[in-house]
Amino acid sequence: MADIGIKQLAKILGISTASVSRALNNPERVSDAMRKRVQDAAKQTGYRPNKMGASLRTAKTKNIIVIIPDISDTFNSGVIRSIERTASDRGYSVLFGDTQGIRESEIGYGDMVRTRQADGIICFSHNLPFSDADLDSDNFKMPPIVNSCEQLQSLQLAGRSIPLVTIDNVAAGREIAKHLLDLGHREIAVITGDIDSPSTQQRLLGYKLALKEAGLEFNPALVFEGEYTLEAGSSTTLEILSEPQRPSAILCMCDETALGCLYTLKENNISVPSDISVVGFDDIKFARYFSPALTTVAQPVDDIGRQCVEILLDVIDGKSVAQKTVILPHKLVIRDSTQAI
Amino acid sequence: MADIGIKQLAKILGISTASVSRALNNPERVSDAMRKRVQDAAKQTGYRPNKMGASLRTAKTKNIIVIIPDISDTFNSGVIRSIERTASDRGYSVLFGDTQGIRESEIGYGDMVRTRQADGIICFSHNLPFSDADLDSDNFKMPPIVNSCEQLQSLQLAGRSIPLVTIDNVAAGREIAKHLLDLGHREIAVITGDIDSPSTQQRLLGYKLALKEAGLEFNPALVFEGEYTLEAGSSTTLEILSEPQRPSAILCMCDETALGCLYTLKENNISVPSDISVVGFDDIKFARYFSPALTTVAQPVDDIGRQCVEILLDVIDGKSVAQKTVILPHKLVIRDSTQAI
DNA sequence: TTGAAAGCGCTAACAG
DNA sequence: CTGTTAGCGCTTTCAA
Repeated sequence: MADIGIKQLAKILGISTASVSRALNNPERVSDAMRKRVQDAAKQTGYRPNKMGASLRTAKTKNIIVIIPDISDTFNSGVIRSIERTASDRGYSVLFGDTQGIRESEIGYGDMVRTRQADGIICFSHNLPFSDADLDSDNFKMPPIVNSCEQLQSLQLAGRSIPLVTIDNVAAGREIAKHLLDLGHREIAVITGDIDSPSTQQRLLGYKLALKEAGLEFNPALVFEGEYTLEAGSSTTLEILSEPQRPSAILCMCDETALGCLYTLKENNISVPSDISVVGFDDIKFARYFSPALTTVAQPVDDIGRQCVEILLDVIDGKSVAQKTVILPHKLVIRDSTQAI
Repeated sequence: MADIGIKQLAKILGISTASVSRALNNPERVSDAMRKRVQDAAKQTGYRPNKMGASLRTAKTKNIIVIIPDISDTFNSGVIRSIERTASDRGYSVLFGDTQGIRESEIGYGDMVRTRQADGIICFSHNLPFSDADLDSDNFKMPPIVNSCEQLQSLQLAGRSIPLVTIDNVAAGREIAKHLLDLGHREIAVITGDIDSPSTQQRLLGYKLALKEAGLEFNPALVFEGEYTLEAGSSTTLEILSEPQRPSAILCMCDETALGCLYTLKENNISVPSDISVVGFDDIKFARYFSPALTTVAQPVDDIGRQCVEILLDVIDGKSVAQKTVILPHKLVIRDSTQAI
């Protein structure tokens, strides 16, 4: 006997398909006897409602899509995990799209709401996952979407407001720079992520703010553009070491970068923290296991993921979202990669 | 103007919905003029076919689900990424389910093929994602499924054969143990993963084989059950250190474990590799950046992911899969965490 | 080559 | 409380 549908089940029980549907989805709207009879039969026959049928009818998929540049990034995968867990608790499945930063790929995934494969989008990119043509079009309607960690580029925002869940990157950047400053460091090199990304810009702004508060001049020559990867951390550090003047501290805007940096420093027999202090950003799970254990800014990965989902589901449900931007608390985590000069 | 459906588009063009559908999906079956007219109009109006409607009709979703115990595991997320990329190239989307090892959760995700949310499953667990009741039932039909890296427990296999993509864990375990043996190590402690998991059992078997080849006796007291996590690596190493006799080498069955191990060793002022040699398994991206850089067994993450998808799609398409088990080559990567005794 | 019409499996409006 | 009925948007016969 193959898979059974609602019709067959109804026929077996000698009732209408409507009753089967109700007994299963709105049990309070049928008699106790009916409910029990249907539920037992469903279990016994192994009846599984075809979600496509239901989705088509209800125009809801109970899927959300998360668009992410790199799922193998340790920080991202932490957030993803939390997203999946929360969504699953709320009866939603998570589709995910790893875009590798490719614009066409983002757009392809962004389309999945319009093709009714998903009800909403969580986006880790600073680009909206829609083509310019779409965005400019009059009949473009923004699907439910929330941004995780990355603010959208302002030009795309024009007249639109997309919910955002993030930490205060400016404050965090400022805090960790201040930590270094308080330790007496004056020449603090910075390894950024993609220089165009808002998170990088914001953290950099925080760094400048801290400098100013300490009465120091900002020196652009100390800013090195990198990427949020181990490799970039390693190669950019090499660049820094080739400069005539060596900084006493390196501020990395992501832990993977910092770990790559630590590696290269060790390769070059520069010891951390006695010769150079290094800090990261994110507090990925590896940070405390490195040697030296990394001083960094912890982001509330679980909360970020959870809030993204909750806000998205509110938008999907048509509830107006009171707070368009949710700023979650970060925390400076001081370990062994920094010391007073 | 809201989103447009096939009917509206057909009406606008003054043709039937059938022609629209054909022009878009089977362009070779309509006249050139019709094809062009429809495709232009589709682009111009921003028509996006509702996939639910299509899925319902064709009984295909173009989704695959990947069931995974922990997406934030660095090795897993690498494979996932490759799965996603391959699937996407082939026109499939990836739904994913992070089960945290919870049986009910596995089963829930396993159900998604029967509820027509996905066409097939890639599974990272050694359990089939179906309830015992289902498995025992006569009218249970195994959906398209392939296992990644983990062989199924034999009792579940009874009479079923599920494709598997993996490395040869026995050979890999044997090789890395031999590496240690060749270096003169005789007391080699092992930190395993979940002792019930086939990959652990196989790697352990490899270890025993290598011992035997070296004419050594297997000592069960040297085997410590851990988990595939940093924390377990750290805490289990503490256990090992509390034993009266200290081994000269520790073989960890996963890199995260090994990294946790390295950490605890350093905490206890035991230097690697001069006091103790340590090896891992997987060659996650962090392995070479640790200090000391980790000697390990590299798994072909990209190939594993790609093959899983390709085989799964073959099964979905009803092609008989010639090779039920695909063994991919691993590679011993010798770095700085091991040295001759 | 095209159109008309049926129907995938389900839910919801309406009656009874 | 339950049944009848009408689609959701698409693809695919079948006929023209």
